Amino acid sequence: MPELPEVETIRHDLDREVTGRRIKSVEVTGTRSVRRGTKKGFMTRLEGAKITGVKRRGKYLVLVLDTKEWLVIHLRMSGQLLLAAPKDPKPKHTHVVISFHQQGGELRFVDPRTFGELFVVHPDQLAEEAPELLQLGFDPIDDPISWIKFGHLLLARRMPLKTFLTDQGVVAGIGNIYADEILHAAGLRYDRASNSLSPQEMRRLYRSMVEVLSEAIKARGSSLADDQYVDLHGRTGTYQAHHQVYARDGQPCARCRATVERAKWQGRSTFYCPQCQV
DNA sequence: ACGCCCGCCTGTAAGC
DNA sequence: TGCTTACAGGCGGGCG
Repeated sequence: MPELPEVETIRHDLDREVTGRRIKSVEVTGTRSVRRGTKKGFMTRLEGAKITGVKRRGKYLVLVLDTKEWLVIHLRMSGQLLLAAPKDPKPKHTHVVISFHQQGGELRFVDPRTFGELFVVHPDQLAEEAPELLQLGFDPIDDPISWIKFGHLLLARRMPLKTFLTDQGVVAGIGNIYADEILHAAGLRYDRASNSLSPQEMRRLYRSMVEVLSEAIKARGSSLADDQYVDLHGRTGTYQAHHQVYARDGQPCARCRATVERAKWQGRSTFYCPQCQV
């Protein structure tokens, strides 16, 4: 579900709402969401700890604890984090509940498809226990690089542009929606080879990537028809109103009026304008 | 060695 | 109406 702009929106709100709070208790009801290490270890490492900050690495959320450990959360396709009062009815598929001291309410992890995951790790143990966090590429919002350096990555990789953008080991945080939107903004086809771009096209792709992601963060992310993505308070994002191609097949391209097409590519839907993306 | 597809799950919508 | 099928924001493993 969520990509960089949605995860960043949650990170920002979490930082405001839970940083400084101390964890009173942790309840793990589901069987799949906490699957690294034991549930008991997960609970005891969290209980009594204070959250000192909330960071993001690509699509991963990192809640830093005063024990120096990290609570890492990945929402995958259908995970949600919701802040609620203990008396509020728990939504179906609530798998983990983290309660805070002082009228802090509780943080709920809700995930119908159960692909999402939470685990606690000490940052010194990442190589052994969570290598995927070390293998992430650069973060286009948190950790921007020069477009020249970006160009070197494009030349070195020799892969279709959409594969390049969604490879978390190259660029961290982009998924199916934003890859399509970025490529449309840049006027480039999803299947163009990354090493076939002119310097102007490389710069345009870099600028489009940063611009689309920044604007999407300002709009608090994209919520699709199913409203699967909501923020900590259950509110939808508004960037879907700015989508130019994603889920807009059959409609005219805002730039050239050609009809937006949907293709099945590498097992997933890709939306693009066959005329102005080259 | 590398690119592609499946499976992991549940829910929803479309098609028949 | 109701059954079946396809598909959905991600990603790792395993296959060819």
